[in-house]
Amino acid sequence: MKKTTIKDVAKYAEVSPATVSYVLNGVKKVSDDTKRRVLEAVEVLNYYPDFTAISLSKKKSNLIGIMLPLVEDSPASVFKNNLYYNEFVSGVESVARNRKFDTMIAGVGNPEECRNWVKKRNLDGLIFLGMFSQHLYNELKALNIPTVLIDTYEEYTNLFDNVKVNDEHGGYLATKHLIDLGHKDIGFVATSLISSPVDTKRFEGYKKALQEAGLGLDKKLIFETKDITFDNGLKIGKKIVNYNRKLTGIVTVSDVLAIGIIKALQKQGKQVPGDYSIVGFDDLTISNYTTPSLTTVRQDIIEKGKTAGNLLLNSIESIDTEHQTVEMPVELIIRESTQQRN
Amino acid sequence: MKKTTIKDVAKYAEVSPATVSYVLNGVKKVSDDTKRRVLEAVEVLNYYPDFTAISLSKKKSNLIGIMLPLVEDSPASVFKNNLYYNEFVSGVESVARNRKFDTMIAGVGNPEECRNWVKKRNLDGLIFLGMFSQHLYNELKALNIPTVLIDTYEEYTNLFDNVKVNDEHGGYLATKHLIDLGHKDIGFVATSLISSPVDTKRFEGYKKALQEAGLGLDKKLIFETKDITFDNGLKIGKKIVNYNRKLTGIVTVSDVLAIGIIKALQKQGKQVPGDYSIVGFDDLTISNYTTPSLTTVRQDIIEKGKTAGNLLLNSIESIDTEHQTVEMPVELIIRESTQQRN
DNA sequence: CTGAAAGCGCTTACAG
DNA sequence: CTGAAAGCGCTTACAG
Repeated sequence: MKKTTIKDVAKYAEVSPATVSYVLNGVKKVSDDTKRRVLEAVEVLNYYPDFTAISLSKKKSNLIGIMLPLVEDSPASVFKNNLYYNEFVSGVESVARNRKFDTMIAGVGNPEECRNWVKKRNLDGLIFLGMFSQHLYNELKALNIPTVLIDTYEEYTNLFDNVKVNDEHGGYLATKHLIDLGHKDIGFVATSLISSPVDTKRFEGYKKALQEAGLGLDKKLIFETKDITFDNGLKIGKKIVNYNRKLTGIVTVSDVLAIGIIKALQKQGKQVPGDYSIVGFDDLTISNYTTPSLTTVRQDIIEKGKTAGNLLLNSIESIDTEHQTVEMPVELIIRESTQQRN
Repeated sequence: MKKTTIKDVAKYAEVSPATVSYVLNGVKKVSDDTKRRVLEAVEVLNYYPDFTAISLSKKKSNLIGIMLPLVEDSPASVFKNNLYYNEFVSGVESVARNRKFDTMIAGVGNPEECRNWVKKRNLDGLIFLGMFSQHLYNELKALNIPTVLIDTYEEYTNLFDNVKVNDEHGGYLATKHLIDLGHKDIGFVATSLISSPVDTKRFEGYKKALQEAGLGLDKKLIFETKDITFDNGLKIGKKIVNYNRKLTGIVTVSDVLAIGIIKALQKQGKQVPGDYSIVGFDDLTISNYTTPSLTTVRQDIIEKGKTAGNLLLNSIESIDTEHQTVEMPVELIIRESTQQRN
C-alpha cells in the first residue's frame, strides 16, 4: 500500500504541492475555493503529512525528550525504584500529546551522549529529571534549545526554565504536624544535607517548625542515607529501633524511605503510629496501599509533569521568551502513620 | 553553531558525500585509505548523522512505538494504576537503546489514531500492551509492520509475534501453595473470567490444583471485578469479611488487587495471614513494601519487556522471519501474606 | 492568490 | 573503488 504524499493530494485537488502545504500550515492567504478543494482531497485520500519530512525541512521535530539519570546503563532500574518518575513522565506526555508533540525518554550517561541524541533526533526541547553535573548544563547551554530543569537549586540553574516544589514549606508542614500532635523528639531522614539542595530546603522547614515551637535541634536525630530506596529505609528503621536517643516522630524526605522505615520498625515489633509517628514526602500512589497508610506531604507529581511540559512547549513555540521558575504548592495529607503522642 | 553535515565531512576527507555514506553504512568495499580518511574526518568534526534525514531516505526511522490503552484521554492514569506497565516499558527501552533504537510511547484511542501515528513518525515496529479490539488488529495487519502483542490469547492474534506468561501454571502454583498449607476453602479473585483470557487461564490452573487435591470447585468463592485497581481490591476485601461462606485462602490475579484486599481485611480487624492467606500475581516492586509483604506469583516484567523488544527488533531487522510466541516462566515467591491454616 | 524551484541531510542505483 | 545525480516528502523564499 503506497503511502499518500502531498503530491497525490496536489494532483487530486489540481493545485501545486506548495499550495497544499500552504493550506495545511495555514500560511498565506489561499482562496477559499482552493482551500476547500485541498481539504477535500486530504479527506478523500486520507492524507497525513509525514513528520519526518516536515522535520527535515522545517528543522523542527515536534519531539521533546525527557532525560533521566542512567543507572546500570539503562533507565530501567531508575524507574523501578523511583515511582515518582513514572507519574511525572505521564504528566509531560499528556500535555505534549494535546499540543501535537511526541515525547521520548532517554537515560543520559554523559553530556556527549545527550548532545548527540538531541542532534540525531532534532529534538525541539528537553526536560531534565534529576541531578546532573554542571558540565552537562554547560553543554546544554551551548546546545541552545529550550530546556526545563526539575527540582534544581544550583545557581547556574537560573539559565533555564525551572519547575520545583515548595520544599521548605513541605518540611515545615510535616514537622509542624508532628509537633501539633505533641511530639517533641522528632527526627529527620534525608539523603544528604550537603549534596542535595532539595533535602536541605526541606530541612530548613524542619528547623523552622522546631524553632517556632521552642524545640531545640538535636543533630543526633538527623539521619542521612545514600539514596532514596526502600532498602535504605529498612536500614534506617533498624537503626532507629536501637537508638540511644528518645525519638517518637520522624520526618522523611520521601515516601519510599518512610515505607521502608515503617516496615523495619514493624519487623522489630514496634507500632506505627503507636510507638513512632512518621511522615513521608511525595504522596505516591502506593502511599495509600501500605498499612498503616502514610501521612505525607503531597506534591502533585502529574501536575508537575504537566507544568514542565507546558513551560517547555511555550518556550519552544516562543510563547514565553523569558526563563521562568514555577514553584508548585505542597499539601499535608493526614493518614494513618501519625497520631497523638502517647 | 552550524550543524556538521555529511558534506562537511566529505569536504574535509576530500571525498564525495556518497563515499562518506558508504563507509558509515559499511556498504560496498571502500579502500582502506579512504575509509581511514573519512573516519578521521568524522572524528575531528565530531559528526553525527541526522536520523531525520536517514529516516526520510531509508524509510526506516529506528523508532519503535509502545501502544497503551488510552484512559481519560491520556496514558497518565494507566501508568498511575498499573505499576506493571512501568517496568515493562523500561525493559523494552533498555534493549532498544542497546540496539540503537529509540522508543516512543503513545496511548491509542482508536485504530485510526494508531495508524496515523505509525505513518506520521515512520515507526519501524510496534508493541501492544493491553487488550484492543479486533478491529484494531485488522488495521495493524493492513499496516504490515512488525508488531508484537503482549498477553493475548485471541485467535486472530497468531498473525503477530506474541509474548505471554505461563498463566495457567501461575494460577496452579498459587493455589497449590495454599493447599499445601492446609487451606481447603480457597477463593479466586479475577477481573472477568469470560472477557479476560489471561484470567481464564489462571483460573484453569486454580481448578487444576483444586482437582488434584480432591477439592471441589465452589462457584460462590469466585469473585469478579471490573478492573485491576486498589479500590476494587478494597471492595472485594470488604465483601469477603462479611461473606456467608467459609474462606481462608485467596488466590488473586494481581498484586494490586491483593494489596487492596489485605488492606480492607485489616481495616475490619482481620489478620493476614492469621485469618486469611492471600497470594498475589506479578511481583511488583511494591509487593515487598507492604505489611505483610506479599506472597505472589512472580513474572519478570522487565525481562518480559526485553523479550518483547528483542522479538520486535529481530523482526524489524529480518533476523526472525516467522511469527513467534514466547512464553515466559513464572515462579512462586513466598513472603508473609500466607501461612499454615490454623 | 498560486506555482516552480531549491533546499533540508541523507541514501542508492547506476555508470565508469 | 568512487562519484554525479536523483530521490525521500515536505517547506519556503521568490517571482508573477
